[in-house]
Amino acid sequence: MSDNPSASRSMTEVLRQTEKMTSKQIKILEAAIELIAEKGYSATSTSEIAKRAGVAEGTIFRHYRTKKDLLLSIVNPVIINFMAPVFAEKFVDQVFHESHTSFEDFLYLFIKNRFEFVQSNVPLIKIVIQELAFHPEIQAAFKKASLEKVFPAIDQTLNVYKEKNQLKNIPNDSIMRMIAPTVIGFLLTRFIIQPDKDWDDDAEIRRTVEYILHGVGK
Amino acid sequence: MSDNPSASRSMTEVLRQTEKMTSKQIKILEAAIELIAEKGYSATSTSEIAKRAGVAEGTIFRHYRTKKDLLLSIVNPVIINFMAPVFAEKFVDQVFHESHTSFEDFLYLFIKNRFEFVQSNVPLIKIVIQELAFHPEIQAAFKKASLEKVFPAIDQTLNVYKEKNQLKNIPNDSIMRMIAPTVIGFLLTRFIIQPDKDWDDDAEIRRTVEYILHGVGK
Amino acid sequence: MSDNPSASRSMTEVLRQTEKMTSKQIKILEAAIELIAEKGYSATSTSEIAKRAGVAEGTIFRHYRTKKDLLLSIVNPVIINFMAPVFAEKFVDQVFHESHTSFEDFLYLFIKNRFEFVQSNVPLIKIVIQELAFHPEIQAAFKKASLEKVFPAIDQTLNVYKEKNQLKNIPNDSIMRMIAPTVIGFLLTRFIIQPDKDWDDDAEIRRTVEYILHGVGK
Amino acid sequence: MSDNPSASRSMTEVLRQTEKMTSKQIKILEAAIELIAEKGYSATSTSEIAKRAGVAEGTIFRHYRTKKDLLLSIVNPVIINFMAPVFAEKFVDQVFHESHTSFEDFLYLFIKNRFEFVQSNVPLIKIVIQELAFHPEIQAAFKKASLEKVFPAIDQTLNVYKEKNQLKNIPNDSIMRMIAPTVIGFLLTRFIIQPDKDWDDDAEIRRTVEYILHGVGK
DNA sequence: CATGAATGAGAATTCATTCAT
DNA sequence: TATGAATGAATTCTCATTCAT
Repeated sequence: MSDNPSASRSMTEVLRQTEKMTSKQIKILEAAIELIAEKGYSATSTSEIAKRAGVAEGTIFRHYRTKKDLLLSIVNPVIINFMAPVFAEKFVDQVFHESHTSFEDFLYLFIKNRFEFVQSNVPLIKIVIQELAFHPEIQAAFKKASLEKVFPAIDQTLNVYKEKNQLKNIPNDSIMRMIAPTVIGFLLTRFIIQPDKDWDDDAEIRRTVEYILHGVGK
Repeated sequence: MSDNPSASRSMTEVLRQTEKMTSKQIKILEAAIELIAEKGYSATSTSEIAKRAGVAEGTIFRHYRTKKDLLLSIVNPVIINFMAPVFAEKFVDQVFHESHTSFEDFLYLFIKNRFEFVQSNVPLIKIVIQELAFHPEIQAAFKKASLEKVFPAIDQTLNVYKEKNQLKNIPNDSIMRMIAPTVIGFLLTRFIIQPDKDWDDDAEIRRTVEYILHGVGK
Repeated sequence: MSDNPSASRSMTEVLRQTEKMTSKQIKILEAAIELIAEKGYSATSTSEIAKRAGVAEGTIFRHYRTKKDLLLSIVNPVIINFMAPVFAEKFVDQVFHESHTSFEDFLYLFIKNRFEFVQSNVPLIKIVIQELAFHPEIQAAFKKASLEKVFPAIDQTLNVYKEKNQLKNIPNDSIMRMIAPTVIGFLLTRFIIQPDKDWDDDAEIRRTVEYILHGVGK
Repeated sequence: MSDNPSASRSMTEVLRQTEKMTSKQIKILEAAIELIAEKGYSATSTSEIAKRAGVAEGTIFRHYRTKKDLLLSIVNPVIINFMAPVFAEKFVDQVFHESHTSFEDFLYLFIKNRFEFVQSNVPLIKIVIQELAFHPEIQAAFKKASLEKVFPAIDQTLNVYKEKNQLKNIPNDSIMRMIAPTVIGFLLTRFIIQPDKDWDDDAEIRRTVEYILHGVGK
């Protein structure tokens, strides 16, 4: 849909942090992602990962000190990429400098952008959601990214549109608490709960924007 | 808040299906719920449950053939109670026979009712959410309850208010796809993500209703 | 040789601390002692111990939380029994109340007593000696037993014989530093270094006493 | 204390057998000695050794076919140097040709000489002592050195002093069995058991000689 | 000569489950 | 009904060793 690089980054791209990654290491990551997304971290054994990756079990532990290290090396980049770069660079430029953009346009672009990110990273997103509940490290990373990157950027954005008189005068955090579940709920339904349904994605995004702006009441 | 019995049922009440339950069995259930809610099913060992329940390991398997049986005996009643009885009895009567009730009132009552159920069953809800992803049995139970109980009832309800001209003319399943994340998102934020925040619950519910009806746009 | 109960206590008796010990637990201890004495703690695997004991590997960990726990449960009683009860009860009575006993007699009785203890506990002694170097816990137990039980008792004893003018006027700790290696060296040579030699034990003890008292010089 | 070259040889000197040793190889040896002395051979891993030596794991196996080879390449020279050269060259000359030397003088020189060797090689000595119990190869090397080098030399020496009427008429092997633990016990106490104590080394050696000659009795 | 990724056997430990009491 | 000792399969992780570079 969009060619925004931060959104369409492939899964391996999202995870590759160091330049040096042997082919085995990549296979380990891929196998781990598949299995953990499917069965959960606790229910996935390192021997299973090794088997699917086609490596010896010991090889996993040469690259990741512990099984948890492996999980975090998957989860942390996803959090950073899901939350941080949304508003980076061009995207923010668009919103702030193209003054003619309406909140409706902004919402549409925003959701579309995150839509594409989720679309290319379904298993990673699944893992983050599922393990968030159990690992304080992940919660902390999530919190940090939220507080430092997402909230300030959104806050600023909402203020812009409040000044333009395009938003009700509700506290920003209340607005976010309303919009967030709507957007996240849409993405979850689209990609995780009912991925096989025959969706008209663009229409669905527009409908979501409309709902956020005007609700379902007459 | 309300005295609707289906909402304020206590956790043990939700789970007690047969009349006969020894005190040990109750302790096992309580320990299992605490631990599984906290660490997840896979990461919780039967020996841990036994220790916290103050019973011998063998005792667990006297009451539940397998560890998974124990999980299902926790999860199934929750699903049935969360989804089914919402619209049962008096509640439905109210909606359908007290013709003066507006959709706004209905939404308010509905959310308040589910609010109270979640409030008295946080750990159970946590478990269902977390394990839903991994156990086909749970997914099936959830789907069944949704299709047989929830969707038809809501469908009927929405039609009533469409006829009363209180709702936009959007397909019912689209409406549900919008409302559901909003309500669920609100309850999750309230009880699981930020349970310790100082909430003004009634105001929050009203704000949610307002959002569902009219969005955040001006 | 002597019927002093503290000396002739059997190995299992030395280790049995709680009343309840299943036959499997005893077999585990026996197997562990044999193997650790032979190959050392680090080089002995729990699977080996289980195999020799004829139990499942898991059974070991039902009785001892960790492999190290197993080691300590072997080593600690040996230290306590080797060091503490030497001078207990009757033995001390003999030395202090039978005023006619010479230092020579005392030494003879003392060495004979420890001789018998070592004789009935060769593998246990081996283990303690070998592992002492690597485990701070064992070193601490050893130090504690030495400082609290052995040194004071010996100190008192030496003073008695100094008063009787049977000992040179050398500081007690110097005397101990001389005698200890002689006695320990004798026992080690006899039971561990050259156990298969055809020893005349009584003669050897007497020769040791003679050496301690008068050396090899003319 | 003395400048006898066999005694004061440095650790690396003791080990260097071939002329060619790369700096990496020396670092490997040093690391291995430190770690094995501290934790024992079994409990020390080659990866640990590699890390401390600052080399790759593979490098160890380029120089030593197996981990055991590495151990033996440490232990064997120590045995040879501890036992053999004592009586070599000048030292033996002194004893045998300087006829005026008393047994007391001989003992003093002997202990002082071994004292210095141990002093410069504490970790090596530790390793030999600890591993002697578990490795037949080491036991064999030890036995061989004892039987071929030490015993004959000492035997000869004792005979000399027996002829000089400076020794009691006890069988030589009994004499050795008495003296050995005394000397070894002294060195162990001095360097391994209580290395941090504030020792008056010369006084201690003289006291040991006196004890060997005349015991502690009056 | 040196590296370090890769291995697979084996280490300690945990686990769900069984069963005699 | 309840116990808890026993199991053996599985789990995470370590290790000595190999080998292509």
